[in-house]
Amino acid sequence: MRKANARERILETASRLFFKRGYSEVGINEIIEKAETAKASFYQHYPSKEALCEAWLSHVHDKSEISRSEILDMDKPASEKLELYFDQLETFMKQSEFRGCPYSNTGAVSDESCSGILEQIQGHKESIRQFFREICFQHTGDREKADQTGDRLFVLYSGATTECQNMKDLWPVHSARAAALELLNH
Amino acid sequence: MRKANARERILETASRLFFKRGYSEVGINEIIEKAETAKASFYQHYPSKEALCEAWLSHVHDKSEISRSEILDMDKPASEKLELYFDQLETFMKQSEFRGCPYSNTGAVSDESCSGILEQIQGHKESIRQFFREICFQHTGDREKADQTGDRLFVLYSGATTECQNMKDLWPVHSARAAALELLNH
Amino acid sequence: MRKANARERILETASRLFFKRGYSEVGINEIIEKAETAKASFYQHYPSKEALCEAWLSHVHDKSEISRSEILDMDKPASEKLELYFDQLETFMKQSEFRGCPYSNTGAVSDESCSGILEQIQGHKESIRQFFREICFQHTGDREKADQTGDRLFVLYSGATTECQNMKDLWPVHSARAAALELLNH
Amino acid sequence: MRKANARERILETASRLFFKRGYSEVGINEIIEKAETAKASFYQHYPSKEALCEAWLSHVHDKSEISRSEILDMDKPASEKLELYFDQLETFMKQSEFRGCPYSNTGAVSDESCSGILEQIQGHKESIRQFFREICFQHTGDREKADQTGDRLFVLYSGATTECQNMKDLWPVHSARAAALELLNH
DNA sequence: CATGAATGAGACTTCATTCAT
DNA sequence: AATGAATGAAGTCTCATTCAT
Repeated sequence: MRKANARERILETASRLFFKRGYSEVGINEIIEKAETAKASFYQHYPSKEALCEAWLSHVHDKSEISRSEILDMDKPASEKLELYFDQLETFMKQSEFRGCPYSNTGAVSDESCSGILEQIQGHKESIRQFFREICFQHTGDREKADQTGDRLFVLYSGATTECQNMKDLWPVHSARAAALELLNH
Repeated sequence: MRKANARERILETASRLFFKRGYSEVGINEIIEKAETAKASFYQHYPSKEALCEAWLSHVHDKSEISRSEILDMDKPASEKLELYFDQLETFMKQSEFRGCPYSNTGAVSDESCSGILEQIQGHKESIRQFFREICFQHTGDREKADQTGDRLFVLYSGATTECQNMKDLWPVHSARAAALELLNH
Repeated sequence: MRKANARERILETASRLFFKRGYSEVGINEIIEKAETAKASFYQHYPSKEALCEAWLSHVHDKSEISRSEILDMDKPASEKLELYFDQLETFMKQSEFRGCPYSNTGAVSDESCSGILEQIQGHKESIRQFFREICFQHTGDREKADQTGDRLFVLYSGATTECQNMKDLWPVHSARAAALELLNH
Repeated sequence: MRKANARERILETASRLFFKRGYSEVGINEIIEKAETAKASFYQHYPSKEALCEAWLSHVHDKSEISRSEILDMDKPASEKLELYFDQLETFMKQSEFRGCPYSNTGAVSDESCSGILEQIQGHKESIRQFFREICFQHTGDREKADQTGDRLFVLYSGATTECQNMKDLWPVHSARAAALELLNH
């Protein structure tokens, strides 16, 4: 039942709750209660709620990074990789607990004082941007053109994520997917 | 004491603060203090903080709606209207207090229980979606194609807004602008 | 629809609400809203919530006093009058909105500073006490004995009212009725 | 700062204040101030004001239960036990801070939503009812008759408590005592 | 007579964090 | 490493009343 160590239990619990309800809407009390830990044990492992947030974002990033690497390494045309990515994105959005991009959402409630969080957000976003650039490069072999197009695909990806959540509908990701393919091929 | 119209002072103050720091990060206490009103006066005019949020979003929407109408009514090519819209968006983002789309940001901290807020968000987004569709229709005269392309432009617009905030940079809006023009012309 | 004058609308509304939910649990705002009056109109007619409470208690008292007078004037044995009174009490308690004696309940949330309210309570209670004494006098013709027994019946009556509310059951009034008859006949 | 055990200080303070002025008339702020604790410390121990109320009523009940047990276990005639109980009741009422039955008073400001409080009230009242039944059973040995008479004594007890508070006088408890003895002996 | 905006004081509750053990 | 009590600050909201019109 109770996982061995508290540190992981806390991170897992927080991940679940932050993802489902948003960083600002989940309090420390609920986290430690659901993680079956004591208050002070929490602060033993994480110096602050903000630090826990960073750990969460970092953890999510690492997992998503792997998935993008796998796509890049696949032996198929770039356009199909792009389709695959958007399909995976759609699957991600179909989760009952999806409520938009965890990074953008967290950024929406963080100010400049949360520099660690902001770094996580930018790092994650930049990583996805580079993923799109790489896909485009695999498609054309033209680095400059790939960077340009990759950035556009990244913006489409972001808009799709945001608006599927806002509109409670999947049409934005379908539009983004189609537009992305069009932009990829000029 | 300040002269009458606490209602307006409250809305103005809240608009400023919500825009600058986000709905969830601004408390009633700060609003009434800066608006120089009593707490009970606040609740005389707005039954809850949530209601104030709705009033704010509605107010912002009305102003932005006018601006989009003006663009649509201009006597110039659709492509130029599109450029103008993205230019205005960029100007909007250059405000020192810009911190992303107020609607998406507010949605990021609202759950299903905030139905009034969610309606404002969806209404606003839908209105912008229709704006893009209309621009495209003015460009081609083909309703079906216009709706398809309009949706794509809308997604670009949203992604640009989100990522300019996340990346603290303007390149996403530039990318979106270029991509939008390309999609408009096939 | 709206009754002619505000004064009466306020009293009627307050009576209904105070009876149903208790003096302390009903606020001025709700009263004036349901009475369709303005705040200041309320204070035109009643200098304070406390004054309205007094008016309510006085009003209730006057109506109940009539009912007791009618019983005393009836042409039937005192024991039957006593039964009738307890039957009426039971009927009163069966109202869906019954929640105990309005006077005792109001006394439970009033301190010495509410002298007007306390006077209403004591006046009402004393009046009922005298009613029981009179019933007993009609039964025996012995004033001294009647006063003694009357007081006991009054206590039974009060206990029945309190405990039917507490226990959400009618057995206390049935017990009181039986005990009262027994005490009446020695 | 005061030494530990805020929990007890809070309960003691609240007991004193609730008893003296009534549940609804005493706020959390006053309780924590007089208990020399922080507000959050209060909520660490009691999840709500209502929960504190339940703790108070439960505490009072436990103490009073002991006293009734002691009376039942005494080696003296039931009639003397009854007299003793009413004498103790009178002593209780003579306290300068007496303001009626804490349970009935609390019930007077609680609606159905306060189920925990209502349970405390009914449990306490039922316990006293059983006490009177037991006294009567010790007197007669007839269980059925004892239950009937016990209920009547309970109603007298309740009426005495309520009306001594309302009338600011001790005659109701004297009447109740005399009536109780009479009912006990037929 | 009637109005509705304005008010100070206070209601109950939760926040992230620290401390003594 | 782990605990649970304690905390100051802040959260949203409601009270009965008054004032300017």
